[in-house]
Amino acid sequence: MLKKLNTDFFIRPVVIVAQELLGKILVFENYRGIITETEAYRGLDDEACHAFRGPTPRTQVMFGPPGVSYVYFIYGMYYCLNIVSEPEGQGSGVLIRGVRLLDKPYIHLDGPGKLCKHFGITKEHKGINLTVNEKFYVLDAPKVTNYCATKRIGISKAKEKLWRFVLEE
DNA sequence: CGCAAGATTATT
DNA sequence: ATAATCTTGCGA
Repeated sequence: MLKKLNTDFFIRPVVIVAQELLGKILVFENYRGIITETEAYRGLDDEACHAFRGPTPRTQVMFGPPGVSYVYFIYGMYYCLNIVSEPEGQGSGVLIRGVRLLDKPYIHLDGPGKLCKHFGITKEHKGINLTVNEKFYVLDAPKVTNYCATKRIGISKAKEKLWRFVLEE
């Protein structure tokens, strides 16, 4: 039986966490999806990270304990889901960009906004600790190696970093 | 307090 | 390539 991912998983370097989240199962209420696409955002030295310039009311949860959800609202119409990574105080997180539904594999939610819209994830779900919550968590799964690294999408700074990871299908 | 920019998406 | 749409954070 697969176990829920715990703090030990999320406390590691954010780029590693982003890579290893591929193939894991995101569970939110009655939805389950295989994570197919992620991006790493590192607080300390990554200008594209929301937390780069220190904590603000919006980004404070990124500086909290690993394994907690960081949901933000963007472009006036979409929510995006991240999972805080690295030790507390680092301001790092992994953006979940795509999942394929477990029970409906023909539905691929390819895009962070689409994912949150389909699952019904909003700012209400920001600050939830996925390592202890009963309805919102990530299930472990065998490690995958068939993925590629590319440039991150939609950012204007630190464009060169290859911190977007996509499962090959 | 005003304002520009933004980790997107669907459409042209 | 661009509109839709509104919150956030910075500067004044």
